[in-house]
Amino acid sequence: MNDFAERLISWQRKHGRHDLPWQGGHDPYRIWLSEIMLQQTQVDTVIPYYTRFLARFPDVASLAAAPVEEVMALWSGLGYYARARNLHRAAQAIVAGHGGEFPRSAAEIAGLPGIGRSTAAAIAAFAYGERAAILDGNVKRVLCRIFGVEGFPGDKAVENRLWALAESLLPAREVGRYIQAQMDLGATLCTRGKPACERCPFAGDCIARRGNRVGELPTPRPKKTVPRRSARYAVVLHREAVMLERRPPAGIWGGLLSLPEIPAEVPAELAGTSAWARSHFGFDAVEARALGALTHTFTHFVLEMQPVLLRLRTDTRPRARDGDALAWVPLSALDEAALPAPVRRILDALAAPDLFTG
DNA sequence: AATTCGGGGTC
DNA sequence: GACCCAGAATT
Repeated sequence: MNDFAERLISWQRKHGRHDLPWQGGHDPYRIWLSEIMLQQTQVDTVIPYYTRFLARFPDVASLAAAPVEEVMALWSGLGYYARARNLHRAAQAIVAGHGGEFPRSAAEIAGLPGIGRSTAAAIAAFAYGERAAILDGNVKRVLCRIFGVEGFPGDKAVENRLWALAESLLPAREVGRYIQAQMDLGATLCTRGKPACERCPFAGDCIARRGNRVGELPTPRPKKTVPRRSARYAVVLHREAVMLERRPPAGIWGGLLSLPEIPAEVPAELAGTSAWARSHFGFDAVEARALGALTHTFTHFVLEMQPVLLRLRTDTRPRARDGDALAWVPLSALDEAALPAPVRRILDALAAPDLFTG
């Protein structure tokens, strides 16, 4: 097919998406922010986060000048928190190293933290019209079906083939509209399940469709059993404030506030008692009981979270320990706190205790 | 080359 | 419940 790009572009003019919040301009900052938020995250999920973030940080300078805690708080609930940390680092690198000017080529853009080959190409194409190929989930699916590429696209060899194919299909001009067209086709017609082939401009060419194998391409990820883990978390309350712990920068929920985890060595019959509260936190508890457990599914494991409520005597003087890692946060300030989604769910339920059966 | 990073949409 | 989404960094 030698007119793939041309036909895709004309399809996009008529049937593509033109009114997403990050479309219509060439500000590399806004495009960058959207591309980062959209990594492994669907458009409808991103939109409210994007709007809020852009209102607070309208440009690179404001983002670079902000404390990372505030950036994390605005990212709370969106997941993949290394994205927020890298975004902040990159903003500071742009201000310090590039004189506040966003880098001008995909190669330079790819040198910033959190930006890989595909995201760099998307930014350069949208902002500067650079002729660079992208390879996201949409493009992989579209190419695998139309050109009949076999094998799991996450495999290195398959991915290399797809990159080569994507490069070979690039048009000489209107690259921005072309990559938008690829994503639009994948997101609106050539979807994972129930693709609308009858409306697809390539239905007659598509190898998957001609072979009646649309449901088999792209080749699905090999199955893998996900491990289960279980952990108890202390919900320590004192005078309308909860004790939270700042997690280390790397790893699960990096840089976010979480409930202190009760070490596995603490016996179950002790963990939720006033005696344990006194020995571990140094406070007496007037109320100590297990709350209802909840299950949280990550990409690579399932976590069963068992919250344990400890309400401290109001006349004690609780003192957060472990340096700055532990802090008392008023319940009224939780909306603006950088919490992972399941921790937010647990704390939200405190306002509606009947949700807990434990 | 394989694993590790969330959370939610969709079937 | 299974699978995937505008992927990148790490090992």
